[in-house]
Amino acid sequence: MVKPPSGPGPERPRRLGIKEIARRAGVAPMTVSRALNDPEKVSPDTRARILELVEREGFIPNQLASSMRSGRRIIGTMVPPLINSGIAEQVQGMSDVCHASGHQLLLIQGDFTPDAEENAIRALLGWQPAGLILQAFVQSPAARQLLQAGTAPIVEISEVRGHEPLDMAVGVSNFETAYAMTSHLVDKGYRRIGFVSTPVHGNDRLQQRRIGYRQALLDRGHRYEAPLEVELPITPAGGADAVQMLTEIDPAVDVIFCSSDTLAIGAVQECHRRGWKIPDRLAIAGYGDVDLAVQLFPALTTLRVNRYAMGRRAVEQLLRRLHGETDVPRIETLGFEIIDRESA
Amino acid sequence: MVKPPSGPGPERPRRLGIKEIARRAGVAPMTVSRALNDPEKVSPDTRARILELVEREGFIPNQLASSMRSGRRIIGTMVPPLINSGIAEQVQGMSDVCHASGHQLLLIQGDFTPDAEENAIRALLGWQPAGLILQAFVQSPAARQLLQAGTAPIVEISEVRGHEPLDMAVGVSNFETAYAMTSHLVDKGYRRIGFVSTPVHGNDRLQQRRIGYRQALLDRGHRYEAPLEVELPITPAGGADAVQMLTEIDPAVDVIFCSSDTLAIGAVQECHRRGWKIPDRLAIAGYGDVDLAVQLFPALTTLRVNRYAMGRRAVEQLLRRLHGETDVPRIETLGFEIIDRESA
DNA sequence: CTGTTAGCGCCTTCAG
DNA sequence: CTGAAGGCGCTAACAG
Repeated sequence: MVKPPSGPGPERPRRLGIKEIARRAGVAPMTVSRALNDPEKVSPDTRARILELVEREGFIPNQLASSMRSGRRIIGTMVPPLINSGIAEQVQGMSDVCHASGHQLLLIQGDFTPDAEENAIRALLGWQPAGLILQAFVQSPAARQLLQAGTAPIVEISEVRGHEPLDMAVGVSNFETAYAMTSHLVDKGYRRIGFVSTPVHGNDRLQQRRIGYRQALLDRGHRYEAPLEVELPITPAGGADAVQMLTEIDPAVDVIFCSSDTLAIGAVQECHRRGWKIPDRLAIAGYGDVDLAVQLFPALTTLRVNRYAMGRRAVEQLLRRLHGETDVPRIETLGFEIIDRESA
Repeated sequence: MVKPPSGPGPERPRRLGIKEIARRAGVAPMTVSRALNDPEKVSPDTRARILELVEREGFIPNQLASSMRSGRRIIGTMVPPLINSGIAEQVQGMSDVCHASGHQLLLIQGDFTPDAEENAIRALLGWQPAGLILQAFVQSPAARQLLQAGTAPIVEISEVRGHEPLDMAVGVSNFETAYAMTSHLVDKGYRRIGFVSTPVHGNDRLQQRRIGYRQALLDRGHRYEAPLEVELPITPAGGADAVQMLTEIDPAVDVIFCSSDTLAIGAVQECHRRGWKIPDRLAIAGYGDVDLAVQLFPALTTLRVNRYAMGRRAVEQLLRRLHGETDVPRIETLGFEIIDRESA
């Protein structure tokens, strides 16, 4: 963080304000404000005169000033890197609801260390957001404190199981999803089910997925000598490596459950490269149902959670709270769906 | 767009402000402000006292008020849907530079009709942005006018060829990139080179790619009876359809140049599905070098433009202008690279 | 229906 | 080095 930008700058030709519009329309500034925000409270012809002027001059109210005096209208969000994940869809969902409700989305993204995270939250809070949506894991206690001291409602998009939200939460139970997929694979007759995820350390979603996977195996009476689990970066290359590593651990592994489609796609490519038939020689299951999943050869068996809906829902929760609804559920669990295709 | 949010709301426990900090520190508000923004101008011990208090109370300056009085520190951006494209990387690049320079990114995204576009620009402008970055095509004349009337510098991330930017532009020449790839394919000995793109109407980048493709063929003396061109949605399914359609137009087509990796990946899958060897039976080339390209089987021959860098550069241009540099180039053309892998 | 007053929280400017 | 005054542009609250 460098020090804030330049000073007041040279006297740029200031865009004209409400006062000037008022003067030209021969009314008080307040009347212009009303014509814009509360048109019924102004007589039709004054209103017409004002709006015509506004239109002609291209007047755009200063939201900074407006938010200061009346309601806040920024919704701040902190997200992990947009690249390579369903995050983009979530942001899209958030964005859509925000705009439909007259809010603006202020976005902070990055790969957060606890320190950077605290800064990000500080930055967000400085803009007096009406609400906050956090999609990154809040780790630092300082950040937590900052958030709790604040007045803005907060929605975390997160694992909903075993996580006490700061305020509200929207998400799926990653435990359940992974449990369901693993059971599904067992039911399809697979005997040696491998599991890949990114490093789960400090990421409760992935942790829950792994626990769900393990629990499902346990419940179905599967027990392996060596755990068929690896941790790899969430890239196609990671998926390819998973094939390598898991077949080394146990050559008899017959399906790999990848905790992300990205991994799964990489794994599928690796099989092609080896000339392995999918799902006969090795089956692959993913998580996420990205666009490509259905088009992949062979089409990817995966698990769909509606990320776009999650983004929407998050903002909607915020809005309900802002509108003063009192019965807004603290935790909103969204559904999921196993998409059984060809790869497993 | 619904009418703006709720009123002032109930009297929430207002986060304490600079005045309160000042009172507790036994100084004037101004001194607190200085301690925060211009520490050298305050005596070491007053400063220490103030900062300690700020820290302890979790005071966060109100950026709204601050931006109003002094410099603007929002950078507004309008982007097409983040889903399914390199846009996310661009946003990441923008975001990174913004935060490093103490700015905030205000994001508006959507699938823009001219009307929605105008609204989006209005919305952005209302926040008094220090600068604007536009990645969507500005179509409506009203929007153009709004932008030109404003005082904020503007960077368009766009096609750089044959496009007169509103203010500044950063981008690649899509003509050159497509020309280069097409030539490359000719040089590799392909004789019947098909081309897929999304509907080019109103999208000058795609238009330029197609023109580049055509020009390269012309320059190399390739002439086809029926044009080997199709327009399809930029999805994997579109890529699959392209294989279908182009081989119908001309069964002898030996390579398909896809104007996006997404299309290319879909095309590759379709070949697998048909049991066609790539590149022997049909070769595929992409555009973009997404993550998966290198991992795909067979690895995708494609063209790399550094979208992250584009995002960074866009903000950097803005900042240079804001810092008063006068020799900022109007158009910044970034390079590209043909990545020759296995698929073509 | 319209206008006046006052002030959101901060910072520029000018005076100690 | 520190403080007081005043205002950025807008709108709540209260007159008229």
